[in-house]
Amino acid sequence: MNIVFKALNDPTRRKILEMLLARDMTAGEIVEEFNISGPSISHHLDLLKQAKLVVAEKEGQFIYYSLNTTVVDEIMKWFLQFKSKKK
Amino acid sequence: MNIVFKALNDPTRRKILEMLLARDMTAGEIVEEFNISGPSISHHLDLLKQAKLVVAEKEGQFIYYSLNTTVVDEIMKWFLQFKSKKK
DNA sequence: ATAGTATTTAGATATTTGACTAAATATATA
DNA sequence: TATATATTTAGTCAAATATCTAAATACTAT
Repeated sequence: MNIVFKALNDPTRRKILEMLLARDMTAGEIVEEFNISGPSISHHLDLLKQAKLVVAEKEGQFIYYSLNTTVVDEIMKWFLQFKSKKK
Repeated sequence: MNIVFKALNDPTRRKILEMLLARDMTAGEIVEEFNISGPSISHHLDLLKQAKLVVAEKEGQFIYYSLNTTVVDEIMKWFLQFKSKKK
């Protein structure tokens, strides 16, 4: 849980998740969308991977990143307890 | 948006939110639940307040903290875009 | 094998964060 | 008014974070 919130606590990483919503992308393609060095993006991707928010799959010399929405479902459950509060 | 994720990225602050789900509490009551100094909790409460996740109301010499669930609703919307992804 | 492309790992650095103690502010009560 | 209680503000410090450049790893193609 902790690591998921941590992964979400960065605009770059949230942007990456939104990009992956449209389509799977390679690390290089993701790098092109930002004015941030490759290694930094690689680090962000690693955090997202640790949080299991994305999945990496090697395809030849490329690594494709894609969303894993099941973790989002879990986070949603946490939020739902607040949603249901009526007053 | 940024500040909300930041506020949520800490176990102490998330615990505070869960506590406030049960009932409104004074800063002092909240402090008692943790092995953390008053000033540190005060700082956490300030962040939650900045994120508008909680509301503070002065009542005599006490300050009561309560949840503001409308911000949770907004965050939920952000998550929902991922939820709806079908594959 | 050599060179080129894709990506990560390592190491360095500046900024942010969470904790503390001490001091300040605000209210209640004797 | 003087004192006690509740809470925040200020200042400090260690740990965590985000960024960078340089080097390492892995695959592709000549």
